[in-house]
Amino acid sequence: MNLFSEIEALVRDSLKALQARGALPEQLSLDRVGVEPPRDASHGDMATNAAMVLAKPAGLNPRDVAALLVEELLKSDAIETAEIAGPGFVNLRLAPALWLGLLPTILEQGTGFGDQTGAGKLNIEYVSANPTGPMHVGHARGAVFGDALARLLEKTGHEVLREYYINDAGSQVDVLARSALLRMRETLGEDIGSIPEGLYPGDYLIPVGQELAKNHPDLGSQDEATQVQVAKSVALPMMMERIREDLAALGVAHDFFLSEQSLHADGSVDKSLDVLDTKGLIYKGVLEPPKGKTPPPDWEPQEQTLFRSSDFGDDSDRALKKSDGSWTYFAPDIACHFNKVTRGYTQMIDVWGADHIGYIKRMQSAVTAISEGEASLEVKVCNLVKLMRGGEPVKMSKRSGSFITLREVVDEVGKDAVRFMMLTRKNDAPLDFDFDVVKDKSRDNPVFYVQYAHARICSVLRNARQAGFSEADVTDANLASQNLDPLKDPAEFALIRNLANYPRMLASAAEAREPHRVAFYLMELAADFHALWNLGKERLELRFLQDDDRAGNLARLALLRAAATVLASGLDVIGVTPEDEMR
RNA sequence: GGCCCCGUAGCUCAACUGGAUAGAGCGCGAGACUUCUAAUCUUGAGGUUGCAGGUUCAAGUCCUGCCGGGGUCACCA
Repeated sequence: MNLFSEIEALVRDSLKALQARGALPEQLSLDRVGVEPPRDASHGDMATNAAMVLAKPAGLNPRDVAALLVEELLKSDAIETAEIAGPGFVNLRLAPALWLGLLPTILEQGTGFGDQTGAGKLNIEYVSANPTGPMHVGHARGAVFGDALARLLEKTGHEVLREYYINDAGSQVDVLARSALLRMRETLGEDIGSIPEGLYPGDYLIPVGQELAKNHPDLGSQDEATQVQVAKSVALPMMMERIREDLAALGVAHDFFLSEQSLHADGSVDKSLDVLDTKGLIYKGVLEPPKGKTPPPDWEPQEQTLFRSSDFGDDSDRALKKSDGSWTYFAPDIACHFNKVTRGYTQMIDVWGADHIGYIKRMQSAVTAISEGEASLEVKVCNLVKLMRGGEPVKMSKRSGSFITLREVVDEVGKDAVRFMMLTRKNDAPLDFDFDVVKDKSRDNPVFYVQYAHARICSVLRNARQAGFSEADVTDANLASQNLDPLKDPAEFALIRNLANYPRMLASAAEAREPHRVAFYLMELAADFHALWNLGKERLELRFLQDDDRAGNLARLALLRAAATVLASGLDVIGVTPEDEMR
């Protein structure tokens, strides 16, 4: 239970009381009544829009409704003042005891503060990078976003499965196999020259070639299909192993890996398309050329096997088979999502790169069709990451294979910095990742600024022990039982108010599927804390540790521990380690 | 041309899914500063939220149409 929902309940009770005694009409929906922090703290602690929302249906003017509500609310001990303001807001000032009461709650619940329950099962698929090479920084954003979203959804009560779909069946895997075979011949002493166009040039395939040479010495004499088959079976697990290691270095781990190959092998692709076929959603037909001024030069009308995705809001029907009769990528993707549905997931989230935006509608159409509307797919898109160093973009050339890998970035700046920075921008907006900023030790670096706030509080606690407080004095349990009345200053209450916002922030961030809000919240909370610290420079009575003021010190330590707890909790939601000390 | 995203202070971005006088940081102006853990602090200026309509008690937020930027557009992965 958080403070805002408590006060909201109080407002509703007051409104019901007014209805009961006939001051307001019986039939009045309270659905849109809300309580929120005012934008300007001088307006009070909380504000409700009740009067404005209810005025029209009640046939009254907003300020009259507000006057009734104010009178009723003031009957409660929780409300110190209630004032009508602006077009009909009711501004509330809470009894200080209510705010102070939040601190023991946080100290007792620890980093579990803000946890919610009962939000249901949910499947989130993210990364799903092709197993044809190491992950690059672009993948890092999807990985961090997906993982942070998964943590956020767990925090807010979902039972989450983190899924990775392995594209191990397409033609790019053949390219992988051929590239590995070339490396095998190289290992065996053949001069292969430069890597031909169309094959993967990266050095990371050399170990695969060595592995092939070592364990399949006769492979070169086999027919080509066999060679490719064997090379795949060796290369794919090695690539996936590498991907898992890279993800682990970022603190990302999936619960479930679904192989595309397995969907072909066990007939899942055929089966899921049969389901659509029996609903009459598959037909053979010819697509219109894409509308516009420049149709592709090689466009030819062609009969294809199509899915009626335009029945479900897509702009066009979509091909399931290529002109050569093999499956398009869409077909096994349908099977992949059908597989999730049959495993009992009706809430699905996919995290994709921005270049796949045009694919969203058809996939959602397919999910709706194949689940008869029972399941829903949300697709969250991650935009590009631009690496910056010394004010210049870091040059990356895919062709030469000299792209910056995820691992290089993590090794240089650490997983915490990568994770935090990836969440300093909305997921669908482009992001600059600036090495200079991330490595800076100043408030310009948000990672540093937030972690430093936590470390600084830990430091005050260490000082407290030096200053004569015992280990037992400074446990959260003991601090929670202290008299908190010495906390009086507006700056202290500003910090408390922001702590009270944490559960609401989590709920709205989860609902909007926007984990970056957690990062922004943490920056604000850190700013509030640092501001309080800085006030202590000028105003000695605000210093956390003061001589001959044991009661006051304990109360302030309780506040600091509560702040550290929420910082640690929020950092945990985005997968960043709360440091105890900055070195 | 269709669809999607974006347009907010000089710059980089917020704005808790419709709330009050649109907020931070950087930069700029002015001042303070051997500090409980330090990697600064205080304060000032700076805005017709791209434009024009509409819905609403209330619009940066929702709807429509323009303008400008980006992405994407049979079979590709």
